[in-house]
Amino acid sequence: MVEYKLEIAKLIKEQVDLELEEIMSMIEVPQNADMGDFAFPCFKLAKTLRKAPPLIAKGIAESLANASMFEKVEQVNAYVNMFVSKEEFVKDAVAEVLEKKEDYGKSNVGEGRPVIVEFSSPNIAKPFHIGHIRSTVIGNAINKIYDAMGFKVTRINHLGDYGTQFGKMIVAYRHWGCEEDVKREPIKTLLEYYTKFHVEAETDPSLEDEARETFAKLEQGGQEETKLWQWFRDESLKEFTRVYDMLGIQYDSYAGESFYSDKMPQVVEELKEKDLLVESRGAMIVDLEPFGLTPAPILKTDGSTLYITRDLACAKYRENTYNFYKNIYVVASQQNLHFQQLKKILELMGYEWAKDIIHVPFGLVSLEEGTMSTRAGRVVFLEDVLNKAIEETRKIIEEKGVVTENVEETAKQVGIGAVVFNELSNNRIKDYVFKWDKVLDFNGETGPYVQYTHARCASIIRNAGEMDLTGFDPKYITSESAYQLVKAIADLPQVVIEAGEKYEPSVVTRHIVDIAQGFNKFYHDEHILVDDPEEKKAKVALVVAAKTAIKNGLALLGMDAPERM
RNA sequence: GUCCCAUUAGCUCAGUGGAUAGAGUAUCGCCCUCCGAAGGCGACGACGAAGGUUCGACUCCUUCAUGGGAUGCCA
Repeated sequence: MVEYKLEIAKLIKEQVDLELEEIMSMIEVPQNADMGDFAFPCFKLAKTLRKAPPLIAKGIAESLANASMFEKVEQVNAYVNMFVSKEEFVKDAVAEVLEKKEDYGKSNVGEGRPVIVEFSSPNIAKPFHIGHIRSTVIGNAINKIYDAMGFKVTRINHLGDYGTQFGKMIVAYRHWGCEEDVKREPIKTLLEYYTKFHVEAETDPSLEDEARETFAKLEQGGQEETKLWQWFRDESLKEFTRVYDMLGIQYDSYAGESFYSDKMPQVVEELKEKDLLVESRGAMIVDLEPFGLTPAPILKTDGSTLYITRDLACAKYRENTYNFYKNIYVVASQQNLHFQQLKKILELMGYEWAKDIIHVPFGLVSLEEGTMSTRAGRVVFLEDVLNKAIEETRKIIEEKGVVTENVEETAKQVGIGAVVFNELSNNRIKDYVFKWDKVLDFNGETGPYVQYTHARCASIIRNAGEMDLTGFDPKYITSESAYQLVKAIADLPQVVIEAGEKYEPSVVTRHIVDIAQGFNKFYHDEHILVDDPEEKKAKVALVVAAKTAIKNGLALLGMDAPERM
């Protein structure tokens, strides 16, 4: 459909004295299908042409009427409504999907340029709860979308594996720790230590000093401390990996905060050389007041570093290592200010690539009881949600009895898919309240609905038997419902690009729902496996195209598409 | 106090400055002798408030209201 827009713009340009690009931007897709495939509003031309908009529309409509690409062109008030020739469009669109198969939806707008996507980035020794799902799943979808756009993507898990909290953890372990407990349930146990530390520190403030000293030793490479830290990190990562495996997520790098610990002195030095560092209240800061931002502390009063110090070192390292076209951070909107500061400081340091730092924020997840708090016990663990969804799915599968083999595998694909799809359904900036009955609802615009549609396509294709689909006759798939389905399928590649440009996976999610709805309507309106072999061939070709588009779309969201469910 | 974000149907959400603002869910009905009913069809039902810009505003600007977030040594 994109190519059509350009062709239409060229035709209109013959009538109107405007830049091609401007005409392109004026062409729109009517919200109502019976107003055509494309529309051109003529209000804006009234001034320059000194004619009433409907008259201008009439003139353009008449001049376009004979173009072979249109079936019909009509003027309605100030609009030129265009109906493209269905058969040719349907033939090209469906044939393209059949030819590209699993590559359908991909493009090469990226031209192999390197892009970094940093996502998930949990803190070591803290449990993975439902709040962490956002960065993890949104980031994973963005990495797949950029990959499909032809960028060379590096996936980074910027682990929170550094800071004073590790001083506390080591101190707690030394006082009350038990090796077996940590090995058996690392995160839960380490969290207990961390919590106990805070409780004890209230009555014994010397613990805080001990923690600071211990972290200082860790930073200086103390053997004992490093060994413990490494152990905590490894055990935690094992547990995270279990969740990533369930979600089918992989990384190219786990370079977290600790990785940059030895790269910070240079950055601090550089800030000094560039006269950006000033002393204030005993700490070293970068003054950002002229830019409407609060000051960014770089070194604490005791000389130790902060989050932004590490992120500065990290950004420089990534630029040197990857020479990125975009460095994308999928991080909660609470850190908007942090990323504004980060970008501004890099800009002040004279790095033109500061503009390629992209913060992709998302809204807050809370519970009905309030904000999540691990320490207060107000928390829902991600693994529990996934397992519960799998369990519910298994029940439904057993009730339906369609799937008898690989029940467990199918239950996983659908159950986890439901959670992922739900997460990627809305604009990421929206806050939401986690509700069990919402994630476990498998009716309506949900993951299972789309996967079910895919399985339905698969079922029809199985029933059709082996068929050679080449040379299908498009005239059998030009009915209103078939045509709307083809249009939705044909839009997928463009939708993927739009989602990438907006860093918004929900654009893809919603479009897959459109395709599924289009298919279900087509399925309901028409019989597919008819006796006439030519008609059957064309209709099966359309079913294959729909199945392919849904499957590829789901893959971009990090979801599987089972053949049966 | 200042800055940022959100506000659309009972609920959860779509909506590129353009035509009659779309879905899902809930509620009330209808459709399996036919390719999978986790489906389809129908009914009901909405742009926080006031100004402004524009031929035209849910969309852009201003003010206000409500909710959330951020606001120098946590990340």
